Amino acid sequence: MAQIAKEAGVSTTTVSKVLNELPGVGASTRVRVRQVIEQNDYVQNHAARHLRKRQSYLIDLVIMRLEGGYDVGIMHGIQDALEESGYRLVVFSTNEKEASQRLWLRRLLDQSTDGVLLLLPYEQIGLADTLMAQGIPFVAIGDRNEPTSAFPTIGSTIWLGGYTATEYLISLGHRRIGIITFPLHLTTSRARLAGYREALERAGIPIDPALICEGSYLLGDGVKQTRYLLDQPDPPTAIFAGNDAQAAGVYQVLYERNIRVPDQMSVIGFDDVMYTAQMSPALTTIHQPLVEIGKMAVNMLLRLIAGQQLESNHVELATSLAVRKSCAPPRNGALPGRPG
Amino acid sequence: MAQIAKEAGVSTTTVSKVLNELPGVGASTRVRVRQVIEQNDYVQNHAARHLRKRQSYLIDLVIMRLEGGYDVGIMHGIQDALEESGYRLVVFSTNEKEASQRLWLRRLLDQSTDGVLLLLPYEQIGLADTLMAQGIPFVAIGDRNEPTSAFPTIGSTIWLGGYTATEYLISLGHRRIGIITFPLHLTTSRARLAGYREALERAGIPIDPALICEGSYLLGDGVKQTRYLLDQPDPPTAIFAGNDAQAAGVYQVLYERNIRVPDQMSVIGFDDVMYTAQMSPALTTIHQPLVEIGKMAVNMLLRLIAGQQLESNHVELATSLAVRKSCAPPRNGALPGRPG
DNA sequence: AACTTTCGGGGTAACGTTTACTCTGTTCTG
DNA sequence: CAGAACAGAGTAAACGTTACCCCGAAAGTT
Repeated sequence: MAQIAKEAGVSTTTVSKVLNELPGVGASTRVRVRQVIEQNDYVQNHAARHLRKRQSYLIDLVIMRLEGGYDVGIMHGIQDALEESGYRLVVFSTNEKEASQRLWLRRLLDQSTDGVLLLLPYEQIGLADTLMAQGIPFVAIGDRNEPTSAFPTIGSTIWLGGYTATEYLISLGHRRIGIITFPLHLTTSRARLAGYREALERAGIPIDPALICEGSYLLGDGVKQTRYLLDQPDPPTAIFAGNDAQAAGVYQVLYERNIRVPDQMSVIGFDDVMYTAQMSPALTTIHQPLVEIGKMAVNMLLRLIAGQQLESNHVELATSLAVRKSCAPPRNGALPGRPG
Repeated sequence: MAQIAKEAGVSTTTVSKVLNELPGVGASTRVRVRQVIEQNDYVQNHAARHLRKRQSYLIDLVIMRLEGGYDVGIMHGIQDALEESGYRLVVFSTNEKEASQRLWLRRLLDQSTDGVLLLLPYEQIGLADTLMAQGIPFVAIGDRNEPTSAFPTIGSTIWLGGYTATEYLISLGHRRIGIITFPLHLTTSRARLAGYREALERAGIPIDPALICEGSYLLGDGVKQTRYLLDQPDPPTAIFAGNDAQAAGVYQVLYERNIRVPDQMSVIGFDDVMYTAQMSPALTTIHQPLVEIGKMAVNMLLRLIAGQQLESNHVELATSLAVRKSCAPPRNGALPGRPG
């Protein structure tokens, strides 16, 4: 910078003012300094700037472990929103280890981050308290257990998603609709189930508890619960999975048993992650606006960093139905028995 | 830090020495200073350290766009290897935009990165030259067009993968094996094809050019080329896809046409990305050690950053066969015609 | 005993910015 | 025309570390 100042015949102060677009510099000087800067390919030193301004221009994304679905969609949104902002994104996986979380946390306290995005499942976010205590701005992404939490969160309309999916299946003519949920102590899970119930009730279809089964958010549970559903005396004609990974599990069982989707069984997922298009047949699912959620999270965070107040501490974006090829009207006639 | 120094009755110099584990401090003093540091929950200021040491403890990963397969596997490896290193990972998506790449590059020049991992397809890496010119350490991940390149690269044994996959299908009894490749001007693509040829030749099976078709690395091309293969007068009994996404495209066509995998058609993929397990039936594929590649890339980079020489500029890790459920011995009898 | 080496430790000056403050002309006001 | 007001530009002091050099004392060497 001293170099620039000398060449332009001004002081470093003036150069700094030009770079930061501060007032107090004459128009002609400003132009001249700009030119010299261009010519020399000068870039500000990040560290010095960081030290002086107490801003790192870094924001941290904390994630349990990159799964390749939900999280990737959100990361796209984050990257998009950050692109022009001048901020860089630091990604940190906790790998489900407490210790590594604490290690990371310590490192955040040295003012090396301007804000944090939390993309952690459910209660995992003990981090939130620490961040609040430290006064580090942050936003929690995903549907939290306590929507009334003191910190900013962003999610989507889960209840509506549950309702929409169920209503769609009903509109196709299904009466016996199986649903696989997440652990029911989670708000998000209960919301989805409530939407399912509401849709059935409105259609005047009695709710059969035998068609509701609880699983985790993993593919394996999709497999297990599907077997359970199919082995009932009066199995469903459609299955509503808790997320797309579970739906993949549903597909596996159906494929094994030679049950065609959607001819013999309709399947609907939740989330609309990237690989749904790669499933055969393409999965009809409830679309969560993952990219938009990511973008919005960044916008909220940047506003917090800038010291602005958020209009609302809790934002929900709308889910919608993504119709692909895994749902059809039910066929009459019983399912084929187990092969072999 | 001044605070700590005062409380421990030493100078900041000594505190610094303790923190950096430098010699020149007595054992008892060292312990005392440590205690005071603990008590005060003191953390070093990142910016100041960065400014003084000219090290940011940040490394940048440049990626075109997170896809959720190949890249996620590699990121896992990177995260694992970085966990204890004290480095943080900055992720940057170029989003296929030249402009945004240049923007990013400018920002790197302010010494705000200690090293770069390049995870870009094929020739996209014009970046490499700039990085070399700037003297920024970097490693390119993935199988490059020019394995003899001047910069460090890491990949896997593609030729062997092509050979192994083909040999496996032959061992199951297949004689007519279709292969879908990437654009053939790419080394990686040619290597795979050469492996395929070698396996056929060794088995004494003549090579039928009609069974070799060129595509991109996308699912859509898997669809297109599969249709082409199936519509031939004497279609293959097995298809070797260029990667797992292509294999998903193969699955789609087979599902549409009601051709069962693996009973009526064997399918083998390449890469072994996360979601192969979610495909129905689970995809047999050539496993690329993505996690290990990521780890190794980090190790190489850290060594470069430390100013050490690498034993070899170009590292290849071994591919292997991941047997799942999409391959079986061929059945006699023609495939069913097109449905409808 | 005088000299040299080693060790523990401190003082000071950077590192490259930003910013509060000062200074110098020029223009405006009464 | 004197004084105020103001704009443009510069001075110097931070920001929190670490690198380098120095000093004094203890220990080892001749």
